[in-house]
Amino acid sequence: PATDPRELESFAERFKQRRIKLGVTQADVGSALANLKIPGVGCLSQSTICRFESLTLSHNNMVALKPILEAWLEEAERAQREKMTKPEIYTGGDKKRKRTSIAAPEKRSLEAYFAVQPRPSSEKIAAIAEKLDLKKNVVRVWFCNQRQKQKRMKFSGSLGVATRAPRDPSGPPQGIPQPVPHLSPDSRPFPEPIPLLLRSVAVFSALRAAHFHK
DNA sequence: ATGCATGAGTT
DNA sequence: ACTCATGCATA
Repeated sequence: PATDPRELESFAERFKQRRIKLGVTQADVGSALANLKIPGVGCLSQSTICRFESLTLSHNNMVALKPILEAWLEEAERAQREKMTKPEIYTGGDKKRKRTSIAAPEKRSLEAYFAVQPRPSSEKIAAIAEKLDLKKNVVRVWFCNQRQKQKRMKFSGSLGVATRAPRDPSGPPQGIPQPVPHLSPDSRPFPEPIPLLLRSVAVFSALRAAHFHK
């Protein structure tokens, strides 16, 4: 398939421009996909269309979606020439769902932990959750989402091959032995002292700096 | 446009 | 318990 990042990028941009010319919203595209009757393809959400256009999806995801959106675009432009539009709405339930919100201070701490250990063991997740006073599951999901975020085309580590950090051994507490270089206390941009679970301010700072360098 | 979450398929 | 694709809810 066409897996060239640059081609995907240019397509995404063309796609957006042409979509707008057609006067169609991201949500419209999503639901209209169902009318395309492509085997194995139903509709998609506004979120996904938006993410495709902004390249905030994984490379593989982009590659998979491209031909589908490409097909929709051609169909839509033909349909427009013959002025034959067919709106498509589908009914949904009314069960509301609530979205928990993680406050800024807690989020900063999570980011700090993530910089040191992107894949904390279940035990550490529990410890972090307790320290930040968050539900364990919320913390677990936050780490999962953070990892996915790193894999998105646009903001992930510029270098192609994904090197996954080793999983944090969930066994007995094996500290991370590290030489601790000097470090002036206020060289860190944090408003509050980060409650380190892993005991190495040095490692933490170094990794964090690298993380924010991208 | 993006944060937190779910579900299917893996490891 | 994780990854991956995806979406509801919300900023």
